[in-house]
Amino acid sequence: MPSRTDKKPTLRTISELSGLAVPTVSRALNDAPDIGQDTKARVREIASRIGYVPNRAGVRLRTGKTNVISLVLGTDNEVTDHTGQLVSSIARTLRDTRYHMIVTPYSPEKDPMIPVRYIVETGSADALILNRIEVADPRIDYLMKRSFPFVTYGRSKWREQHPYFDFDNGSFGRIAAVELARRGCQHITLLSPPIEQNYAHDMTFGARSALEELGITFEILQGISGDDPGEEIQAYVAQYLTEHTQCDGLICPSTTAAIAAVVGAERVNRVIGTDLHVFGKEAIPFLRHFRPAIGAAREDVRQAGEFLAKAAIQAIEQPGLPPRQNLVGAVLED
Amino acid sequence: MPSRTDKKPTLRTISELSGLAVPTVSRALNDAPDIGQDTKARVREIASRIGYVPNRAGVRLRTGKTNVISLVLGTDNEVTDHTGQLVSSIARTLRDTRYHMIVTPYSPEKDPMIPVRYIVETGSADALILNRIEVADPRIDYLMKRSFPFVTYGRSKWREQHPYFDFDNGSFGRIAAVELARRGCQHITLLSPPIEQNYAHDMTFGARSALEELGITFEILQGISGDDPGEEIQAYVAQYLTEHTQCDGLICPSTTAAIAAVVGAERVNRVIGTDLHVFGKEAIPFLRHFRPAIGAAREDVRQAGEFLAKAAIQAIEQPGLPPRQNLVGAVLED
DNA sequence: AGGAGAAACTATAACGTTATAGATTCTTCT
DNA sequence: AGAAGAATCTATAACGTTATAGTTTCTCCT
Repeated sequence: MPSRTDKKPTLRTISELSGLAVPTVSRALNDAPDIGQDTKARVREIASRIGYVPNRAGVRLRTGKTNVISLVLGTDNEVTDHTGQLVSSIARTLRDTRYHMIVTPYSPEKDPMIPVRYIVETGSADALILNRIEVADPRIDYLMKRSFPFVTYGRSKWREQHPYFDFDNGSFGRIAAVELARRGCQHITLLSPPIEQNYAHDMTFGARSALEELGITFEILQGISGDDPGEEIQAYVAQYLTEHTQCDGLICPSTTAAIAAVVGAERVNRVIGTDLHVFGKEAIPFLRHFRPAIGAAREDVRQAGEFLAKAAIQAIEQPGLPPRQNLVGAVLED
Repeated sequence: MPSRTDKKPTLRTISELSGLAVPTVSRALNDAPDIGQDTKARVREIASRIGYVPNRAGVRLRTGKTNVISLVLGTDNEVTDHTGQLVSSIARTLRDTRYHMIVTPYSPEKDPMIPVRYIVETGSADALILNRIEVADPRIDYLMKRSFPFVTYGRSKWREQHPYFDFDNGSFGRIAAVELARRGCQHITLLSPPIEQNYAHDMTFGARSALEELGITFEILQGISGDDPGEEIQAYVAQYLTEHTQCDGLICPSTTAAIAAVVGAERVNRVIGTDLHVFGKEAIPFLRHFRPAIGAAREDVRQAGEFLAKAAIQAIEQPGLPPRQNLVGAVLED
């Protein structure tokens, strides 16, 4: 329990306790060059003794620094598999920093610019973490033009110029294709991520080029994406497989999509691992429990969250440095 | 683009534009009784025309109100199934309010009081949303004693006195027991949630009392809980089933636990739906895709998030009202 | 006419922090 | 000895908001 007054200690408390002026205390705690070493030590001792913590509102009002990093989250139909892991790994990485994480939601079918503009214009965060990146994502363009710090989970066409973390969906596509080919598939189909999003192209390119080399037929499902509701994917895949009996391999961009696809395939009596081979992506090792024959590569979302948080801090505190980037290759499970 | 100065508009901007004093503008926007109707209208018109948004730091510094609600999230080994849904539904509910959501993580194996004390002592939120509630949760005791607004996802022994949302795990236990009995089980075992948490007792009680009525053997797995890592559950269940060949029904408190249990059971050659019946809980309808024979009840996490957010706001803005509470019964799927 | 009281505004100060300019003391150099 | 300069501190003001205590103007009553 605090000794002095029962109020929260402020710079003023330390000022009275030490006999120094308030600005001196402030500068001492911020390690300013014009404060004596012994003074700094004394002030710091008092501060930690009485449990002084800077008032965020005071700092924010005076400096404009919010000490907040905002995770901008699309929340339409179903939240993607890994949202929970992403949120918690970012929050955990920020725990021992001065930064708080706020979650700013938006409906992607409305205007994705709204939350971004809101945060920039009201100055309610020091940096943004963006998800579901499009090739020419207008949010990135907007933020770069204003040099507002941000990091993306996924790359854009301006990938050289901004910090990002990305899972290498090109290598995922390649690995999936090669693995399905190894299992004897001759007609491989891709359930693509939403084509607006950048990683759809990486994945498509990876799979296509690998299969061209191998001389295997490659097709992409039209009018459906891995982010669509499970029921729609089930119905679509069931229909597709009855019309395309030669299709013997299916690449899926997420766990939920792979499950839905398998359910659809089994509805039209395809046997996974025999009639039809399926390859998916997952954040936790699960698909082979679901159906042992499913192949999969792992995307480490916790690593992503940790990197994104650190990159955001760097973007805020060292805007001069080259953007921090990380592209993690896909690895076949087992 | 703003017309006046390129700076962000403040009360001062409106003051200059209208010729009124800054406090008058403030009071007009806050609908104070001593401001004329026409003045209020004029001020509001100017405010919306120039896109005035109150500066959060200014309000927070002056009033102490943060306009922040903090979700306190345990982030140990694996994040539970529904974290993503919970986060996004809370954030979405808060989107059209003045409140921001910040995520405060902690390691449950360390001291769960740390984040709570931090937020209360530094005043960095107006209300808390707590998860993983214990029967005599010290966080609840602490917050009630200080009359700091909060809501819990789960009940405590002080359930009468604080707002909560809870899935009725008693009815879940009962429904699971009855359903497994209907399928012919004679020896039913429960993989319990962590016994520290309140809902473990509800679930246990529900299952136990239903099975006593039916005269069916009931047992609880010792030394393991549904929150333990999947591999441990797998190993434990496999071992248990070899030692307890008579066990023919298994109740699991979550999706991941049910999956792990099934994997463990199949490892020792139990056939789900024949040798062993399994009942689980899930946030999205999935388990019966995994193994069609699994029975399940649904827990609607989006509903929880929405309620928790609204209850938090009420706890802040109308502390006099009786605590907002919601207990949602379990419903058998299909 | 004088005063009470209501209505509608303004002046001042304060929340906690830090940037800026200025003050004081002490060295050091010529 | 006197000046220049370094080292270390203080005074003031400002960020945007709102609570509190005025002030002014007008109406109404006797």
